[in-house]
Amino acid sequence: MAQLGLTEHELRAWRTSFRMVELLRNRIEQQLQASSDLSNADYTVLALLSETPGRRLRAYELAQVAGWEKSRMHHQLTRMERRGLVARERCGSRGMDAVLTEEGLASLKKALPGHAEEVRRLFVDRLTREELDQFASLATKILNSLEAEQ
Amino acid sequence: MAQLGLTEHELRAWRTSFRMVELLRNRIEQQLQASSDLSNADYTVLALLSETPGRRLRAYELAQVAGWEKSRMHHQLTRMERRGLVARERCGSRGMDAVLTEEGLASLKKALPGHAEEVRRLFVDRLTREELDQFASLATKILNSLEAEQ
DNA sequence: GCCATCGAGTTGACGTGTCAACTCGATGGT
DNA sequence: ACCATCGAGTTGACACGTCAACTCGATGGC
Repeated sequence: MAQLGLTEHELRAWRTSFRMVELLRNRIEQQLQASSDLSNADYTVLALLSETPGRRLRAYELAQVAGWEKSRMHHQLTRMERRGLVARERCGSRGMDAVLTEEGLASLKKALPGHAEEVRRLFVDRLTREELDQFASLATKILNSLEAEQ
Repeated sequence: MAQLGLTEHELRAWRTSFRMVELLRNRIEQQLQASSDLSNADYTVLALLSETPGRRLRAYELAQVAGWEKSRMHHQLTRMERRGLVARERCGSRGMDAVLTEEGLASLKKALPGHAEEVRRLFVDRLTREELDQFASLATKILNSLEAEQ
């Protein structure tokens, strides 16, 4: 039976991990924003759409693969549609496809190298190959158990 | 479409880590919100203030220890002040202290056990003791190098 | 056929966070 | 003494994200 409360040690582990990721996330986003006028959320949607055949996905599928709520995806697509990065197209009687536009694809292609470089610089290259594998494997372990739980 | 600067392996490591933390963060926040009507940001401010002697801190010091921008802290304190969780008091000719109110302290005390339990349940207990130490040590390594950078 | 329910999508209100521009007293070089 | 600059704090515009409530066609039990 797990004890309630956290030890000093565990609390520090949690706070450090949390803070590290917040900081990393902010740095990555600032680089994206400054170099390409894209948010992390924009980039995620563009990248996911670019990886599907036909560069289109049903809105709810897009939300699923991104791990977002449907209304978050809806608002995001609305903002991106206003900027011409994606288009929406009816699909069947009640469906909606999100489609990557030429402009969206161009934005992604422009952003990708600098983004990848920043991820490498701030994350990948700060760890050895073994450490990166360890880190990813622990993250996967937690992610799987979180997603399994519902 | 993937890697100019990252291998498939590295990209997966990054995406998994990123997604894990986003999910974890959301779960923790939902529990806090539902049980105590506090956001993660609220909780952070309350916890930091409660740990200082006098339960007060200059606004810019609070921003520093939280790792936030000053205007984020300002907006946050404004919202919390409206709800009676903190108070602001002038301090010297140009300074401003954030002070934990009785109500803020009561909120924190009410939220703490459930929050700690959730952190334990979703994070600490999903890893062995050795894994948790590994994870925290890698997070610390990255955090230090990020904070050192500027 | 009828009705209840479901799931995808939409909407609006609101809290959260960033950025740039501003105020204003303190500080320091000349 | 003067003026430039600094740092803490403030503000407003706007993007981001959540929640709850809503629409509406599809589906299934009776």
